[in-house]
Amino acid sequence: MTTLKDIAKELGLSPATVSRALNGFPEVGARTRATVEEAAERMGYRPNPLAKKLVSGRSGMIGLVLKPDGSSQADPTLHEIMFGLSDQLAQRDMDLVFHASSSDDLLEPYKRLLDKNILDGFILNAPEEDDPRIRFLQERDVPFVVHGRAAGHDYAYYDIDNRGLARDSVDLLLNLGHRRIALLNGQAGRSYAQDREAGYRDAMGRAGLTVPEFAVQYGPANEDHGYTKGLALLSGRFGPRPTAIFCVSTPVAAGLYRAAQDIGLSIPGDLSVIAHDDAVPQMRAVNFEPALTVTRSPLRDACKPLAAKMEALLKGAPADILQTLAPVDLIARNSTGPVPTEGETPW
Amino acid sequence: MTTLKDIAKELGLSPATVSRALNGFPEVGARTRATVEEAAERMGYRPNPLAKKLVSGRSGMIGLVLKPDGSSQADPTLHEIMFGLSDQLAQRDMDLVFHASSSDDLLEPYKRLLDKNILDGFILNAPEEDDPRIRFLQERDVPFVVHGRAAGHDYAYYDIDNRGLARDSVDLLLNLGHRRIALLNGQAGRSYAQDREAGYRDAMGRAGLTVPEFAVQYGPANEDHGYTKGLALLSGRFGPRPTAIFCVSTPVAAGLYRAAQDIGLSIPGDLSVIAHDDAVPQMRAVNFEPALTVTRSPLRDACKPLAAKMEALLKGAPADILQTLAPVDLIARNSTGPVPTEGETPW
DNA sequence: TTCAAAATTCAAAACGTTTTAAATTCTGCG
DNA sequence: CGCAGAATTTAAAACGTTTTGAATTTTGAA
Repeated sequence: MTTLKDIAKELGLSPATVSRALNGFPEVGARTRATVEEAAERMGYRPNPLAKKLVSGRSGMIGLVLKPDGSSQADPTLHEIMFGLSDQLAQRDMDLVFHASSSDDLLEPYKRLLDKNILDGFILNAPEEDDPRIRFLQERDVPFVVHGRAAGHDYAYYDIDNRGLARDSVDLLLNLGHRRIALLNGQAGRSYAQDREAGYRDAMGRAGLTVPEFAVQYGPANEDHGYTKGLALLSGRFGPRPTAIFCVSTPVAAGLYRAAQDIGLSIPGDLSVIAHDDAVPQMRAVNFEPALTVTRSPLRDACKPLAAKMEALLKGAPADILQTLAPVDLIARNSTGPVPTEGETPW
Repeated sequence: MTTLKDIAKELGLSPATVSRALNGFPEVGARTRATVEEAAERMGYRPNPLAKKLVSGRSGMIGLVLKPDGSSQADPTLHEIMFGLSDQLAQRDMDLVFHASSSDDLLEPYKRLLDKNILDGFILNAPEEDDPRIRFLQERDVPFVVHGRAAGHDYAYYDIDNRGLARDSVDLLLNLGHRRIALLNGQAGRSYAQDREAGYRDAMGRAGLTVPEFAVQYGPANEDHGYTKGLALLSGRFGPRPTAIFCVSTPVAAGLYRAAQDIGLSIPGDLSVIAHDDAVPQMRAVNFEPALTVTRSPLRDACKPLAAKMEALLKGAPADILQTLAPVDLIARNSTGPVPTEGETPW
C-alpha cells in the first residue's frame, strides 16, 4: 500500500506538496504537479479515506436506515431505492451504509451510527408529520436529505408534487363525468398520503362535491390493502358504490382489479381506476388488463437528485436551496372511461 | 465531542493509561480504572472508530455487493438477507456497507470498495462454480464469508445441505411410488442449483431410474420460470408428463400450481409437488392450496452464523474451522400424494 | 546587481487513537 | 533501611492525511 509519504520520498518532496499537488491546489508548480501525478499513477496510490476523514471530517459514507415493515410483503419500493441510491452515490464516490432497524425506538439506530462517528450524513425516507428523526438530526446538526417532505420543511428534500398529481387524477375523472370518486390511500401518518388526500379534496371541493368519510381508505400501499378495501368500497356496504377510484400505488390498483373482478364489475365500464405509478419493474401499469391510467414518476428518478443534494450539502450548500418538487406526468390508458349512466348522482 | 485526551487531562493521567483502562488491559490499577470509567461515562466519551481503525486496521464495516438482477422481479430473498444481516452485524457492532453493482465487471465494485480502504471484510452470496470474486478476495487476502459454497471451498461459509435436501425430497416422492420425477431447478451456474441437482440424481440413480435431459429445467427461481417451464413439462411435449415435480423454491412452486390449474391437473391427485422453502414472509408454503410439502430452512437463519463467522474471522480465527453445513427439515403437507395409477411407468 | 514581492516548497503540528519502550511508583523481603 | 522485582504509569512514536506558518526559491523591476 503506497502512501503519500512514499511518493514524497520517491520524488524528494515533502508530503505537504504531494498532497497539494494531488488535490489541485493552485500554489503548486506545473512541473511539480505533473511529476507527482505521474508518480501517483505509477505507484498505484490510493488515498486512505480514514486518514482523510480523521483530519477533514469526511468519510464519504452515507447512512440509510429502514424499518423492516414486518407486516407487509417485501416492499419493491425499498429495493428500488436502495439499488438506485447505492448506484448514484457510488458515482459521486460515496457509499451507502445500510441499517435495518427492528428497534422500537426510531432514533436508536441513528444514535448508534452517529456514535461511531463515521458517517457524513443520512438519507431519510417516508417522513411523517413532525418526524422525530428530522428533529433529532437537525438538533445534532447532521446533514441529511429527505425523500419526500413533511410540513414546515426547512431541510433538503426531493419530493414529487403529490398534491398536484392527486388533483390532476381527480380532475381527469371529473371530466369524464364521475362524481362518486373514492381514494384508496396509503398509511395515514405518511406525508405523501396526506398530500395526495389534500389534492383529492381540493379537486372534489372545487367541483362542489362533498366527500363522505368512507370514501378515503388508509392502509399499507400493497395489493392486499387494495383488494380488501376495494371490496368493501365496491360491495355497496357504505352506500352507493363509487364509479371511480384513485389508488395510491399500482399494487393497490392490482388488488382493486381483483376485487372488481370478483364482484363482477368491468373496468372501465362499471368502474374507472387511476393510480399513481412508482414504475417499479415488477408491476408495470401497461401490463394491467385493461392497461392502467396513471400519474407516473419512477422511483429511480429520485435517486440521482437525492445523491446530488447530499453531495452539495456536504460541500456546504445551504439546505434551503436544495429543495425539489418534481412535477408528474399523467398517462391516460384504458382503465378510465365515462361515468356509467346510472352512477351520475353524487354522494 | 470528548476525546481520550480530554479524559486524560481531566484526570491528570496520560492518554495511554486511559486507553488501556477503557480497553480492559490487565496492567491498569483497579482504582484508576474505576476513575477512568466513571469519567468516560460522565463526559459521554465515544471512541472515534476512524482513529481506531487508522492504527488498528479495523473499522467494523462489512461490504455486501449485490447485482440488481435486472430481469426478474424484486427478489424477496435479497430483502430478507439484507435486513437480517444488517441486524445481526449491528448486534456485533459492525455495519453493512451496501453496494449495488450494475457494472459488467463483477470485481469492479469490490476493487472500488477495497481501494477506499475502509472495509474489514465482505459477505458474498450466491457463489458460482469457480467464482472469480472468491479468487480475487483470496488473492488480496481480504476476509470474507460466503453464503452458500462452491466446490473446493477453503474459506468460511454457511450453507444448507442442498444435496441432502434434494435427496430427501426425491426419496419422499419415490416412496409414494413416483417414478417420473422432474426438477424445476435454479440458474445453471449457481452452486446451490448444482448441489440440488446432484442430490436429485443421487436419489434417482439409487432407485435405478434414468433421468431424461428435459426432466431438469433451469432458470431464475421465480414464479414466471415455474409457470412457463411447468407448462412445458406438463404439456406432454417432451413425452409422458411427470407425476411429481421438485421445485427449487416456493415462488417456482407457485408458478407450477398455476400451470397445473391452467392445464386442468389436480394437486396432488394428478401431480405431486414438493419445493424447498426459504421461508420468506410473502410466500408462505402453508397458504398454498393445497398446502405445500417442503424442505424448509429460513433464510433468516443464515444471517446469524454469517455475522458470527465474520466476527470470528476478524478476530483471527482460521477460515477452515468456520464452515457450517446446516441440515434441513422436511415438512410433509398436502401437495404430495401417491402416484396416480396410470403414471407408474418410468421414463 | 540588488531587493522586494511573488511563487513555491517545507517542516511541523494536528486529527484521535493504540502501542512500544522507558520511567516511575509500589511491594515485600532480607 | 535498602533493594530487587512487580505493578503501574508515562512519553513518544505511529497510523496517513491536511493545514498552518515559516522558509526557500524564483521573478521582475530598479
